[in-house]
Amino acid sequence: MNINISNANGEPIYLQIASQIKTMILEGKLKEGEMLPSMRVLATELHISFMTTKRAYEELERDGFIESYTGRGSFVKAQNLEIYREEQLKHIESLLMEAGDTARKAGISIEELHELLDLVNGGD
Amino acid sequence: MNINISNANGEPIYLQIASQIKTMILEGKLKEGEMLPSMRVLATELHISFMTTKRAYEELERDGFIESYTGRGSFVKAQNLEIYREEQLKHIESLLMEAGDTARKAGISIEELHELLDLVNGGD
DNA sequence: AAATTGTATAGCCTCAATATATACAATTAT
DNA sequence: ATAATTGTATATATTGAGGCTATACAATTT
Repeated sequence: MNINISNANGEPIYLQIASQIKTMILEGKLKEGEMLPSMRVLATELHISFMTTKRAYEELERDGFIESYTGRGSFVKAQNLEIYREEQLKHIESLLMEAGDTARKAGISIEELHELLDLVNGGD
Repeated sequence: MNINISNANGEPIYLQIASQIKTMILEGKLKEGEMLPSMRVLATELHISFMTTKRAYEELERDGFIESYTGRGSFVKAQNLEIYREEQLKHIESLLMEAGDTARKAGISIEELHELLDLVNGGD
């Protein structure tokens, strides 16, 4: 499986694995029902402890991307994009809420927030 | 000096002190040039190490609210509200940028972001 | 000169995060 | 059946950051 681990940056191994697999799933390179390499096989490939791959898979399972079954293996779940979207929306809401709180304390208006939002994200 | 320390919540003591003094300054209860209690005096009042009050004062100094001079004491700086506002703006910008990035990845439009911004901050 | 004030360096303690080892349970393959 | 393979559960370092403290030092005031 095509996974690159860089010990250079401080990002934990299990997160590097999880996010790369997550990307593959979201991009359709790993399809629904497809079996992932077993935790031990992947661990051997990457020369790490298989408990670390387990940690990565747990992360993916928690986020609804895969499902694991004792003795059988781990498989890509049917992707519920709606749920994914909802989760991202929640994250965005908390960011916007903090932005609003900060603005209120500093006497910055909601209108300015809207302008900033465009300014910061429009420049692409 | 009127400062309440609660060991109950997990907020560190030095931050509790810093934020309470920050509020007093922003509300005008502590005025420009006014001397703060010395680190040691405040520490004795609060029954903590004076290195913790120093930590709090350092925080305040870093944020431009006070200035300290060896042998003399610590004093409230002239409040440059413009600078304070700019700093808050930067913080807000980074929040909005992350919100934008997340939205892009999840296929959420900028328009929706604007709606969310109002929804989250309008409902008060 | 003594008292008071802030500064600097170093240490300790705790806690969470990361990665691991090892024993256990379920399924599959032979 | 039974061996091999797969995931699970529990316990154990290890590390690093955060928070608080102690103590020695420097500058100013009294």
